[in-house]
Amino acid sequence: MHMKTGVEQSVYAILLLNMLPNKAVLSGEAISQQLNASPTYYQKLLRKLVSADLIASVPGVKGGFRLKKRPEDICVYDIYLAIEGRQSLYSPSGILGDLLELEKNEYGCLLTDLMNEAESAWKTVMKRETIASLAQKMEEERFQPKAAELQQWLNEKMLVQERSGNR
Amino acid sequence: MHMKTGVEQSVYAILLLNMLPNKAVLSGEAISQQLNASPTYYQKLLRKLVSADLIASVPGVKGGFRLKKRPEDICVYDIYLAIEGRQSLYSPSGILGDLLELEKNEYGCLLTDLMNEAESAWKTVMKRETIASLAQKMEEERFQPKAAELQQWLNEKMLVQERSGNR
DNA sequence: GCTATCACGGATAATTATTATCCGCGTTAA
DNA sequence: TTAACGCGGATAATAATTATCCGTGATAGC
Repeated sequence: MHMKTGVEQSVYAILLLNMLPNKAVLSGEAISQQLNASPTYYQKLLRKLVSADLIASVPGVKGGFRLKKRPEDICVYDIYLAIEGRQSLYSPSGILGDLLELEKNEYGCLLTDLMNEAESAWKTVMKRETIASLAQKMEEERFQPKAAELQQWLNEKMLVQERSGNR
Repeated sequence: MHMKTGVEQSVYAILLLNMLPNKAVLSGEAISQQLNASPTYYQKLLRKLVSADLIASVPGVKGGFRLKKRPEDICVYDIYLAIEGRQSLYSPSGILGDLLELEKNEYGCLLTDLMNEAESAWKTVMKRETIASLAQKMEEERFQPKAAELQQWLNEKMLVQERSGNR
């Protein structure tokens, strides 16, 4: 039982997008390259984030991705949900039914309530942290030197929308 | 991301063992048969429960398994731990390190604290329910008729230790 | 308009985690 | 001594996850 690594990868992708100036986008390939991950699979992740309305995509030559919400309106749970989906961590397998030969529609599991509560406790914590609060953590001293480099790289790789100057 | 079904199976196995009288054991095969699951895999689960000191095993001809602790001293989390192990639901994959080119031993993930808290919230809920409280739920009215049958079956299948009468 | 670059989405392959089986061993009741 | 049990390692089958490929549609620059 392990959370998909796609959740973490998505969080960092969104953190990257959060560093973009307005009207700028970053291509999926640039993102995956910077995050050192499989480009094609990353595209899949990014599309899930698009479906979840967390980021927006722009097709075409200078296309790419950008945030669709304010960083303080995207929490870790939103990203978790976008990637992992709504399927719950536990679903009863009907053993109790076998054990007691219950009918199908009878209450079939002693654990369901407990596990649902547990899962909701887990999710509640994930709702606490947002992209904004994570970005703030990234601005701590020790990250500063490299963060400047990163910003530099972004400025080179980002694609600006509309008919305005580029690079 | 889904909890192993082995956790649920183990809970019900332990509930079965909890219905045994003192000094009686139930063979792994009887358990798996009653719970309608793969016998060989069930043996593996049972051994994990033995390692975790939740149940005891008796080798030899009239051997089998029995509880090792009182039902009120076994919580769902204990069983979860026995089956799922200590590996946490989330472990950072070092992406932030790539992103900021951090050294190996620097604090490498913005999510670790949050996810650890989330996991511990999830585990906390699982600590609330015990085998005793689950057994109590099973004694509710609607389960009664079948529970009696089950007890009957247990009386037939259980193996009694020491040189005393059997069956 | 034409072309190169991007996202899209379906099909499919590779990899990893989980579930399940097999077999030879040690133990013990009869 | 034998048959019924748990033990533990090796290994196979299955399912979930991660990764790739390829044809399509959109758009900026020419």
